[in-house]
Amino acid sequence: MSETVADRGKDRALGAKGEATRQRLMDAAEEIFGTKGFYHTSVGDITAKAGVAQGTFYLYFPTKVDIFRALVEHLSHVLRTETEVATQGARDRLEAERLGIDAFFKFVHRHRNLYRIVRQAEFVDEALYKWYYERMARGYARKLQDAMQRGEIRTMDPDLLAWCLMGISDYTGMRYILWKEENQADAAKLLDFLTAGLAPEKG
Amino acid sequence: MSETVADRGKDRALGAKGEATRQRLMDAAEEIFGTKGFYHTSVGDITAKAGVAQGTFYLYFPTKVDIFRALVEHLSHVLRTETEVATQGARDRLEAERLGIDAFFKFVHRHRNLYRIVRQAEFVDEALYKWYYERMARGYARKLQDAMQRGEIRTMDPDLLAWCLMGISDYTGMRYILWKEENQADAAKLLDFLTAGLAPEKG
Amino acid sequence: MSETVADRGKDRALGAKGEATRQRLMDAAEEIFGTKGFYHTSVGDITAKAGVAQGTFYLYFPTKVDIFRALVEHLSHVLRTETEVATQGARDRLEAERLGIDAFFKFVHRHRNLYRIVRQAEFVDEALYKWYYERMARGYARKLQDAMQRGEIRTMDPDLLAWCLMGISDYTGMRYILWKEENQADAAKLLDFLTAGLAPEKG
Amino acid sequence: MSETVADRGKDRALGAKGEATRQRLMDAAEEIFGTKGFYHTSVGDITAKAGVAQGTFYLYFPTKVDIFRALVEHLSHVLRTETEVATQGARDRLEAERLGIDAFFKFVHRHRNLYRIVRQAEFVDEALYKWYYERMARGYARKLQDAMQRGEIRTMDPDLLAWCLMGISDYTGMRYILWKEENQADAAKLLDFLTAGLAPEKG
DNA sequence: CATGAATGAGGCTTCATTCAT
DNA sequence: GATGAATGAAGCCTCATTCAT
Repeated sequence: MSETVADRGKDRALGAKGEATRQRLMDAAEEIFGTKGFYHTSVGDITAKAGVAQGTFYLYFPTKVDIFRALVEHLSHVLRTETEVATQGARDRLEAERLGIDAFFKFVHRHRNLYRIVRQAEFVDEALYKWYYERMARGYARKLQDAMQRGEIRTMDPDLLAWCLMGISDYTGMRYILWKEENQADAAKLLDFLTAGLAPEKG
Repeated sequence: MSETVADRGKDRALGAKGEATRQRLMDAAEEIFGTKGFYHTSVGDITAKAGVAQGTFYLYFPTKVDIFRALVEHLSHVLRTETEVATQGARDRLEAERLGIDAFFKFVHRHRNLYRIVRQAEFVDEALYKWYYERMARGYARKLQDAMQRGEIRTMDPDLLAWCLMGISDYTGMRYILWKEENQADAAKLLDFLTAGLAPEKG
Repeated sequence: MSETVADRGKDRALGAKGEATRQRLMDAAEEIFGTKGFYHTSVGDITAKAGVAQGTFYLYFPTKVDIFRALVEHLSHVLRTETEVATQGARDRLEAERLGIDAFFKFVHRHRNLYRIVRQAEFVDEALYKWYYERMARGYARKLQDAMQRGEIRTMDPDLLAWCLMGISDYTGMRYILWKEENQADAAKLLDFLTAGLAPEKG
Repeated sequence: MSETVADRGKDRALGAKGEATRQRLMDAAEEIFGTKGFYHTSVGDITAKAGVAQGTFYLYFPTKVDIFRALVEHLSHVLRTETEVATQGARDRLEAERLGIDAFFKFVHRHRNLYRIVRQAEFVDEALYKWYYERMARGYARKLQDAMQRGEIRTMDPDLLAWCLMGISDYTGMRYILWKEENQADAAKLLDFLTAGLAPEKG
């Protein structure tokens, strides 16, 4: 009785070889989910691209949805980390926003597949989808609130502001990076708007 | 050995009875696609809810994707019309924005299912998805540009601005209407941000 | 109670209009069965080509197989009649054969669809298929037997001979008329073989 | 949104078990196609008779048509091989004909299902159908031509002759073996006709 | 004599998952 | 750790046929 059904595909400790295989599956899934979409991707597609047998998949993930979740969690982690790093040295919030947006655009450009994955989560695992956005919004709002207290930006509802900024990044990222294949949207122009709003210049 | 299909569910002229059946199918699909998502909805689900036999579906739509398309096109039409009407009497662009956002929130509140449908299009019919957003952005940008020329709002890239505003509406609509079930997000607060931007109040 | 189910699609007497509709259905079926094959043809295809509503079909034929049968019977009649006429003036059997083969080729050329229809009968209605060939063979054999008695051709098993000649016509018709689109296979060369057989010329 | 198919039932290398399953499917298909015909046979019929689940079918053949093709190709191979072997020792073409016809009749008797399969190809896969007959005719004609050059049979169009002889075999095979269930049509009588033709004995 | 909307059974195919080796 | 053959449920779609008008 080498192994019971119960612990299959769970987070057992993996040896080096196992870890490598798991990574190959993740990479394959990232590419195919990002390209064709979750529902047009079969487990067989993933294993084929990863170069392993179908059965192998279930040694690492209990179901197809689980690898998707792992990917979203990974994305969440990577994106927050990269943003963190990019905005580290910012003098104030406005500069942090510019750096953050820049970093986001670069991320989308480099990881277009990963980026496209969350967008599908709404109809794959809605709880995960909300988790992703709310976690991101929470961290974002906190930073904005701090900046407000430091007087770096106008005082307003930090939560609402976080969602607005996320919406802006997402839509412009989609439009200018994903679709236009411009590797760099003009973050400066964006910042103008963010800074000054719609109101016409006085005088 | 070409197809066999005599005249499948395309735009035949429909009698009153046919039109009613088609509408029942559309209504059913709207609800179920919006609730469970396109890929978790079977044609059988739709016809069951519509109260017709499965085969009847194909009298009105050639494939499952086609009813989805029809729904998106319908949504596009309704939403643009409602916004148009809502902003008709606006004195200037800023007021139009407030009225438009308000109308959008109301729309999402009343038609949450319809609203959730476009969001799936990215992985059902990407061309349609782009069509939807680009058409909307184009119209929006045109209005913004006019307003810039009239001096009602700051001069900037109207296209970029349109996408920003769409992102804001979409994300706040999702967050405050769809998820929070608040039937009215605070459009006024949103407008503050839009009007004045992030920059701290002078003085 | 205008009409019971029982007599639907039966050989009721038809008025002129009805007769015309029935003929249109037959013509349409002949073309489509001949082109795409019985199993790739839907009743809807037939009615569409005939320009009538689907339901109308069942006013004239009880099932889809029935119109196929009607077509085969029609073909049987026409072909035997044409052969009859063509061979009328033949001086002897050899001449009759030549004229008959000629007529057959012309028939195939003119009615390629009709010709292709019997060939499908084997797997649509096997009894009909056998009926068709056996009826044809019987008539043919009788004529051959008479000719043997008159000393016009060698004496042998007339039945076997009939099947051989039918096989020859069918295969050469298929090869030279149906596929090569030659409107006239060389019946003369065929006759040489039929007359003298394989045996090398003496001397 | 391209296909999802990872590696469907194509010519993978098969282990012994796989090979056995594939063969069981072929055998089952041969019998049922031969009996009920391609269009009255469902994939479920085949798998049921083979004793495997429906899904298993698609591990070995991409579509229902493909197993049909495989069968025809198999038939083509077997029949040509058997004929080859049977006519090996023939002294001249006339003897080869007799031996060949004999072998053909035996083949039909033993493999009636296989034999009935090609006949359906005309309306399942017409290209395959032509391929089958033209390949056979080509090989046949070459042999006949050689025999003519050696003076063993009369000189005439070898292609035309090949088709005549194929027609004769097919029709008599159908009539005497398939329908009459005679396990041996009288190949000798047939040969008489082939040898001497229709012309009455001189003198 | 004709229409066309409706039916529902049935077929092909896909695919997540299991399991013996 | 890995394989790949097998499963069977489920989904999309077609089509012969019926029936109310």
